Amino acid sequence: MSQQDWLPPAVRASGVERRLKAGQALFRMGQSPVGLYELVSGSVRLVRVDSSGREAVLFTAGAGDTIAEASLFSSSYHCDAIATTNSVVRLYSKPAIIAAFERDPKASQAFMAVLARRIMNLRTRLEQRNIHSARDRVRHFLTVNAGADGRTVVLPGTVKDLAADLGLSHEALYRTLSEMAAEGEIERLKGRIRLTS
Amino acid sequence: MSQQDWLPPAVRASGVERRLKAGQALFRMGQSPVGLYELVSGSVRLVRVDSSGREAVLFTAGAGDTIAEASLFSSSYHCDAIATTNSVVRLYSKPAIIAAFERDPKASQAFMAVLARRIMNLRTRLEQRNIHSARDRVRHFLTVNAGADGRTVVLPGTVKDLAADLGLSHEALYRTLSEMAAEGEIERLKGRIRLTS
DNA sequence: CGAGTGATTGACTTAGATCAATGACCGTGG
DNA sequence: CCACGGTCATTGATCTAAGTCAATCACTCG
Repeated sequence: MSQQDWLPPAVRASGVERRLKAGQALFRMGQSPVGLYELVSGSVRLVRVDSSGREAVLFTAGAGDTIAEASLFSSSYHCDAIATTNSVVRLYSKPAIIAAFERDPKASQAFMAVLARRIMNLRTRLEQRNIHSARDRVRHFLTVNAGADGRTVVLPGTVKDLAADLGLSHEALYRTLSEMAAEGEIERLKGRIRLTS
Repeated sequence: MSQQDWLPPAVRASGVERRLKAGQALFRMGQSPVGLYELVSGSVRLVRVDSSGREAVLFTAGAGDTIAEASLFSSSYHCDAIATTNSVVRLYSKPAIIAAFERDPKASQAFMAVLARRIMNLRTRLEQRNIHSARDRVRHFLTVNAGADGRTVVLPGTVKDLAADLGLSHEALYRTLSEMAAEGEIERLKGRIRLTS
């Protein structure tokens, strides 16, 4: 997820850093895109707020992720980007990137691959949201996000954040995790969860 | 959604047609991608089946849509593609497309735009799935998919299909539509729904 | 004209949302 | 250094809306 080595050095050099405090918006829905952001450190959420005031978390970017790739081809942002922790982003201007694509087919293809990966991610998320049972949804999350050992999942933020990511109320998630831990299905560690299968 | 005029004529000419009966699979999860499909007529669903046997509809392609763009950059399909009606698809081989990208930056960019649009679509779907109330979910669907007049939505298939698309049981959807019609919020026509706002 | 499927409605169950309360933890400022 | 405000973590009680099971009628396709 974090390979954006596809950026040609020339473009990479042109990046401009910007610092965000927790809770601060990187951009808001409707604004017109200035370029491509890369998250250097921290974490940023893409969020859409529906009519009833409910927040839908579309994506949670971690260090190394790019943000708003799709907006390169759109005339306005279609969601809000909010830093959940103090963060640093790097901005690459739209013209610089487009020019690089004109010049270097490899860069284009690498970027396509990034977009493709994002699509697959979104589909996985969509699949997850189709799971009604809270427990099964958590199981799905754990198996999809298990680390190298296939057993340990590092929680990127708070459990509450995770709940929003999973589309569950935080109470439901706490309960589910407790139950799973009580039944020995998982083990809860500091900032991590381990499947004990 | 249906502009795939981005395909260079040379590639376009190399397309091979294939005919599918309703219910037939175009490809299955795990198989290795042969190229890019364009749906000429009919409709095809991208579906993933989770552990509990539940089906998640990831995307419903209509005439003109491309299928499995993301798989161009992947070594295997990550979902099933099933025709819901008799359909005709056209296959463009992977090497031909990649070659076109090498040659023609415009084609690359057009394809990126297609991917970007798909990403935005998926995000909208994700937003929709975050809406818990069946009625609000239907409202969201109607406003997002309203035609040129902003009031009429053409139903691509059966209501039951729509239910699967929306992630609702068909009973719940029937009921919700009835209620909305009874309260005068919508008007149900043959294969269409009109908002009466 | 029958089989199969879609459309529709009823009755019941249940799991998750919601409201609520409490303890733990963290950083901050006096 | 410690008290305090804020947020996270956790658990209880209740409610409700969507899922599920079930039955019926309407259509369409051979």
